[in-house]
Amino acid sequence: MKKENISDAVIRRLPRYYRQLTDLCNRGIVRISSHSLGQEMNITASQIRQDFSCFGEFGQQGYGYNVEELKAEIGHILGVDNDHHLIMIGVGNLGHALLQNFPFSQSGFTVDAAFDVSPSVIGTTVNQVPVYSMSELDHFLQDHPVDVVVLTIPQSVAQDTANHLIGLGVKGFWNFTNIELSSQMPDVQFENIHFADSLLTLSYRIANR
Amino acid sequence: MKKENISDAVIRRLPRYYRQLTDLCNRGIVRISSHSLGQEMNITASQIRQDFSCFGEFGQQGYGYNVEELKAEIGHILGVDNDHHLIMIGVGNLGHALLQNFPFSQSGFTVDAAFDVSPSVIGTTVNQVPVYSMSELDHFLQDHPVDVVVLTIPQSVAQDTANHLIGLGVKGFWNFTNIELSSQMPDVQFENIHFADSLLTLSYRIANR
DNA sequence: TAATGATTGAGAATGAATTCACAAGATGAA
DNA sequence: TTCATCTTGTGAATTCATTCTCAATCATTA
Repeated sequence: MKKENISDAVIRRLPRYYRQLTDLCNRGIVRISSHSLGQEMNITASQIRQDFSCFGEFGQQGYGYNVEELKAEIGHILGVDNDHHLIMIGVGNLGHALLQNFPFSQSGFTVDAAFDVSPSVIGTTVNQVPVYSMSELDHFLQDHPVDVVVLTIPQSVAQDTANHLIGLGVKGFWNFTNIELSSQMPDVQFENIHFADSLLTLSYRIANR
Repeated sequence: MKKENISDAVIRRLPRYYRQLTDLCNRGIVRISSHSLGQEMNITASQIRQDFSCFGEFGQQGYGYNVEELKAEIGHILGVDNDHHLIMIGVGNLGHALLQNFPFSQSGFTVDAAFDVSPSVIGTTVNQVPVYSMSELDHFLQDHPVDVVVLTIPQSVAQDTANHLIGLGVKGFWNFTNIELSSQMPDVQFENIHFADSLLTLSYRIANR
């Protein structure tokens, strides 16, 4: 039974299912039951079935799930077959690392351009992505609307830059600065990667278990 | 009333409290009530009080919380005043970016060394951290026990490397590869940063809201 | 010093997420 | 074909997380 409002808990598990199914595909496995998928992923079969049932009926009684089919369904839900466009603001060490190593296209994203203030990178290309001056940003966005902006800039300018971009109509942010970005606009989405928060939870756990 | 078992949900909020309190400190704010802290962070006062009550009684009726004191308490719970040691395996783009930009010491960590297989980085130092050959890893760990290993290596070698390190007694992993590391050993902790998972949840949300 | 207002900590109530349990239906072997 | 087995999807039960509520108590002001 398809659900109307999907909880965040479910959504955050979908990429992991997608990853596991990709792996199963590569291993040549054709079908799998919720039980054995659960064993591989260390979660309950029940949770897997509940999660999937939010989006439809993908399995078959007595058989299980067809791996390739299920992978395609979840990929579709996540939008990997969309043609999303993004730009990156800030081409420092981290920006470089992402441009050179992160497989954006596997998630359905095309990187159209990157922007920075430093003359040493402006005019270069990183992994075929051109790096422009920040002063060209507004003009670029007029001609090339994007779905997501990657923020790999210093904390100090993060909220101001985000506000400016929201004014230009940007609705999605992948934020690598260690502050909590926010907006009054309800349809603007932020996804934060807080390295420091992550390391601190590990710090807590190694001390308490 | 101190609690014995703290839920993961609570632990994952602690770094955010710590961040917010650091900010309040910098702004010269001396005291704060759960109500106004909640307004700043966009969560309920009730949740804040429940969270804190897992660890003790840090506030005062009619007054609220002393910002500096509370920051110190939470910092202590998270272990920022510990002297944790870590090493990094894999000094590619991402490893470089972390070594040069991430403030390990602010989280209570000292980076003792980094390791790689590439002759082009072995023997160099990155932000004062020496880079050694992987062949020196076992010997190094005998003399320098570490609390955490940062894995910034290719996916293909991640689980094998982790297994080898667990054999050498490593109990904590900060994993940047896009696979789910695991171990039979119950006291080994993994903290994963899955870039792709994060971007896919954003992809889902921009399509569905 | 006494009166007023503010705020915590914690038990109770509510709401959300996960797990249980099973009818219904499909598979696969004899 | 028939029957024993397997597995899904879903409602119910349970567990976990969050919010509500208020007595107790401290700060502040007159």
